[in-house]
Amino acid sequence: MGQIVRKPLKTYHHGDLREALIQAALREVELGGPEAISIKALARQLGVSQPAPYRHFADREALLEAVTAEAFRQFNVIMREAIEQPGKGSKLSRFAQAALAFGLERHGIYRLMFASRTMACAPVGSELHVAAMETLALLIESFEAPAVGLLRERQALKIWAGLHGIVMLAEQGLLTGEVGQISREELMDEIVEQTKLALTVALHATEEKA
Amino acid sequence: MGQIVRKPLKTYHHGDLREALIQAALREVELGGPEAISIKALARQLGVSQPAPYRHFADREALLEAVTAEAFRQFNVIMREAIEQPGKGSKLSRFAQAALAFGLERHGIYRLMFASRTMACAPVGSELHVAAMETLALLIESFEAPAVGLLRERQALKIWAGLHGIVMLAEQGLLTGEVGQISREELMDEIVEQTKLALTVALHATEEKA
DNA sequence: ATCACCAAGTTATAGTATATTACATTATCG
DNA sequence: CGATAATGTAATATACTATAACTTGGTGAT
Repeated sequence: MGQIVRKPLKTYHHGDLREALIQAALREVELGGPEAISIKALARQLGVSQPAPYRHFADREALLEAVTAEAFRQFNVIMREAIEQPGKGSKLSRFAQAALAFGLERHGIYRLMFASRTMACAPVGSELHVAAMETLALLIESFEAPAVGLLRERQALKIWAGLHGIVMLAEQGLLTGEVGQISREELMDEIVEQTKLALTVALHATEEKA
Repeated sequence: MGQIVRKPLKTYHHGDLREALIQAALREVELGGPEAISIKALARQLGVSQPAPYRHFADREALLEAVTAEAFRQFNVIMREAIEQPGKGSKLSRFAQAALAFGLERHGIYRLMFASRTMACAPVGSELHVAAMETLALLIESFEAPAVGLLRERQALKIWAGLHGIVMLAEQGLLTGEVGQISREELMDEIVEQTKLALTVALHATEEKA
């Protein structure tokens, strides 16, 4: 039976080269990080001429931006699931652990989102920066303690920093202690717990003033 | 009066091209990070032919390794000074603040040391990895509390991660909260303080068992 | 229906970077 | 003083980004 193989959205010659480029680039980034994507190599991989991608992206950087946006979309979905699906530990702990796992397992993508020139160049109001701030908003949201805005945000930033530090240092081979191995997951949870503690202490201090 | 302009260590044609390359590269890295250094550009800058640097370094990566080693030498001196010279706050706090300042002000160099392919590829026993572990040893050393080995190391790694996270996120423009600005220096100190607290709590728990 | 138009793709080419090979130069030592 | 090895150069191969000029094929107005 001639199965109907339909190339989805066959708009033109290739059939949505733009989307194909993004997907292929995502695969490359997953393996080798942001610097692994090469317009030339992607074109070869997809069977088009080298300049073809430039019909869809002004330059390499523009492609990276699109890929980063897609990565954030996927990442934020995963983070939201981690918060909402009940599981081990607090919401905050689940968020932290899920992000840690993502950062270690899919480090190429993680770096694209949180440690790339692309993101560093994204201005404050841009799509990319907003996407990153949504992630931070999820983290803040997952604090269950009844904390006020700025105080809660402060704690969130500490966890945000600790998380990012663990992921990046681990991948650099710099999270190895001298005395003995310490699990990165445990380290992450300790940071979460001690920050929660700091929050309650700070709340008490505020109460006593009142 | 014909002043004696002596090019120091004029060993050959150029006069220590190797050292000149490292110094020039350090300047470039300071401005644009690891990816800013180009063998070709350096050669042009120093007035030698493009292949000349290859007499001293097998490839670009080898040059980067040498530059990174030099950077660590300088950095570790600064960190030791921060610990030993009495000043504001505890040794630990002074270490953290000094490292934070370095990471923000000389971010290109910082990235070379703590967030580059070069370091990621450095095997555990290598000169570079050892240099990085010396930095960590300084951090551990600056804990003044009477803490046992593994427990102290755990806390050190948390501060290490928090510090690295702050530096990297700040430079990515991702340490901006929604509600209001929070000083990175304050955030760092909070992490130091809450970790110290966690350490004393953990020590008490150990005592009670005994 | 057809034709003008435009989106998407191609070939050719310029420019820049890493790196190698073969050759030239110069310091140093026996 | 001459052999030799260290150091530098010229020429070249390869890979990548990017642009210009040209071609192809789908779409919509008449």
